[in-house]
Amino acid sequence: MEMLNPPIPNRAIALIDVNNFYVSCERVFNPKLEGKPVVVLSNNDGCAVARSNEVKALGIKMGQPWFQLKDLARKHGIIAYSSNYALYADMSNRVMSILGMFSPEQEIYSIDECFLDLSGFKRLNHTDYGQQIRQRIKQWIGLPVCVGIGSTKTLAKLANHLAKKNPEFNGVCDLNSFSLKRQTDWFQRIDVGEIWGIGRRLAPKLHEIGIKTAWDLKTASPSPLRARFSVVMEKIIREINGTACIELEELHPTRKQILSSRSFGVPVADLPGLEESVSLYINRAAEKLRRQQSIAGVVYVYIRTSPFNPRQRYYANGIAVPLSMQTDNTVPLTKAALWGLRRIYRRGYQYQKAGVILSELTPQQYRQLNLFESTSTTEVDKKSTKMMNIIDQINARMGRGTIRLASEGFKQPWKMKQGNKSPGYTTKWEELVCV
DNA sequence: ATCACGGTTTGCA
DNA sequence: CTAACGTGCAAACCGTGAT
Repeated sequence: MEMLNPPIPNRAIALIDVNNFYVSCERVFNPKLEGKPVVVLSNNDGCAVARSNEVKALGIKMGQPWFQLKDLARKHGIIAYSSNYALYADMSNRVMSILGMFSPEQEIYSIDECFLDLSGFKRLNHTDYGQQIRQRIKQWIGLPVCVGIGSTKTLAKLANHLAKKNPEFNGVCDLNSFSLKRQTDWFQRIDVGEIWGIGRRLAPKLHEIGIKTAWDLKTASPSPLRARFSVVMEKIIREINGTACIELEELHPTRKQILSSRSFGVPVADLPGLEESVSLYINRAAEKLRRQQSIAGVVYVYIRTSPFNPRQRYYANGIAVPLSMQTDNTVPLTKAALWGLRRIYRRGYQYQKAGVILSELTPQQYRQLNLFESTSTTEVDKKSTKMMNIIDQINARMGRGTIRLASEGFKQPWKMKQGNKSPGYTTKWEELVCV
């Protein structure tokens, strides 16, 4: 039977992704790390979240706890960094603003990935264009990126995976330019778990029913799989067949809930310590809340001991504290969170983590008026929003925490571990050392 | 039975 | 020296009480 080539797709979506982002950022400022095995650890120096190729080759998995790797690390001279989010965020901003020059439509998907819509550039060779992107990011920022192109976001992701894993693509893979035969050959070699949205739980389940490769999923019929799994699965199948189900989101979608949580560097047993940390997390969450111009109606606060330590009693609890009036002001949000915290706190436990969630979020302009509220109260409220915005601006310019509530404490002994953090090369003068 | 709800679990990146 | 395991989001799920 004759193999027909697919119809020329009318869309071209590119997914640009920085290789081993955090590790690559460290290497920009410390070129001696080039060619050496390097990992960057998660908050609290907990798990490996970014690995150089040398580290991946040693079989170290994403998210593996660092303490389990100490021996291996010593043996192979692995260099481990604490995560330096100020540096990575700044590098990310630089990369994204350059990438934005390559298309009028950009979705910043994560700290190191973005989609560009190239559909308008019909007369351009997209593979060449991808190479230009790579070259410019390398030259202007010093970071290595790969480019994947396809007719949907899921295909662009898959193309990016191919570009990353197979040197013959030289960092750019455009699935739109593939013949059906070539695409089939590649898809049959890709494990179904590599597809965007198929994670470590779904992949084995699909394997069980005989769907092992990207090709198997592409040619599977959507409706029974939707029944067996979910509507998300059906969308994935349609997407890898070239039907767009996931649109490019240029505006950051406003969140329905905002969470801020952190593990402690050392266990915390006393209430004041927990109060300080909860206070800080509320501050972070409230900053995010105001950035997306929302107000919150419920503050959820939770604490827990370590779930990994079998030698001590486990305790975890949380409470939802409704606010009488929705707000974005740190002061009442903190009050509510601390009130909740005192309700769930039990003495005699070694707490390992605390967190807050802001929910019942609505846009600032739809602020719900209380039945018993006078207009003057809303004026007061508007002023408080204004004041919080000014505080945000000062903190943005002078550094986080320049103005904050005293309830956050000053010594913060529970602060997370960061044993080996690199300097804030691009954001903090005082951390730069001239040699 | 069915629905709305809230809290909990699952899953992904 | 020892002990040590991230975060943020949405969707699915599930039990409950009201209708």
